[in-house]
Amino acid sequence: MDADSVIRALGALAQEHRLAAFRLLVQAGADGMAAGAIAERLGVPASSMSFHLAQLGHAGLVSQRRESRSIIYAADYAAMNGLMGYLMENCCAGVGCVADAGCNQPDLTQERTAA
Amino acid sequence: MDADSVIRALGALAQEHRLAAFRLLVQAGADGMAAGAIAERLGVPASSMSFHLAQLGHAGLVSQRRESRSIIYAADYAAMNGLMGYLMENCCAGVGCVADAGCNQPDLTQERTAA
DNA sequence: CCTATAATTCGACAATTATTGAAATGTCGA
DNA sequence: TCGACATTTCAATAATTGTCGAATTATAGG
Repeated sequence: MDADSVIRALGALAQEHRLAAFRLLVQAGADGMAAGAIAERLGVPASSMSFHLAQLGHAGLVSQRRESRSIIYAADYAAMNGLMGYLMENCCAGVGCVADAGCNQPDLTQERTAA
Repeated sequence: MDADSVIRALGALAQEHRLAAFRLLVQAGADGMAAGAIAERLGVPASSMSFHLAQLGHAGLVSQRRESRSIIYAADYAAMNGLMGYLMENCCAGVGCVADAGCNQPDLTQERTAA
């Protein structure tokens, strides 16, 4: 992921309604959520929400598909993954940073049960 | 880390010069870098850089200390850590997400060398 | 074809953010 | 105290972003 895409993604998430919408979509999983449902849930006018969803889309963080009359948005985990990867690599000094937060299913830490 | 701080942090990083400056500071480590040095390295006018560094500071991503005539900026790893933690928790569906990116010393991928 | 529903696009405006030279502030050495 | 240096603050302006009602596009059912 190049710096430019990263900036677009960060900018997309750096807004109250968009961050909230993205969190909602992450929770919703692959099924996603209809634009209207998101707008209603967040208490934001449909046209405003549409604007924000377009931003998230432009940043590649969400995908959209039509389903009958509704347009369903879904979080793009790969993109989020890419963003996290970039931040890990470039903004955490290689110093594990959230090494904890990310890797806490260490069923393999037996490597050196030492002592 | 609350959503509001997260938005400030994301917004702070969502800008070409600021992302570049932050990366530079992460590399620089605890020693940090003088404002002027950052500006020169990035080819940005001092007053502009000062503005951006203030933004990073306001977002809590960098700390500053005076050292003689210079003002030294340094990345605040704890803050970055907090940001990453939030994103992991709220924007990655608990789905490992960057489990890979973060923990790539997988000498254990022999799991299915298959075929 | 007509109506209702679901979203987006348009347009006009408000608000925030970015850019810089010039002036002000703080620090040092002579 | 004076002058040079390192940065920030100011101020004016440009550019981008956010808001939301009204008009428009797309789909479904009768």
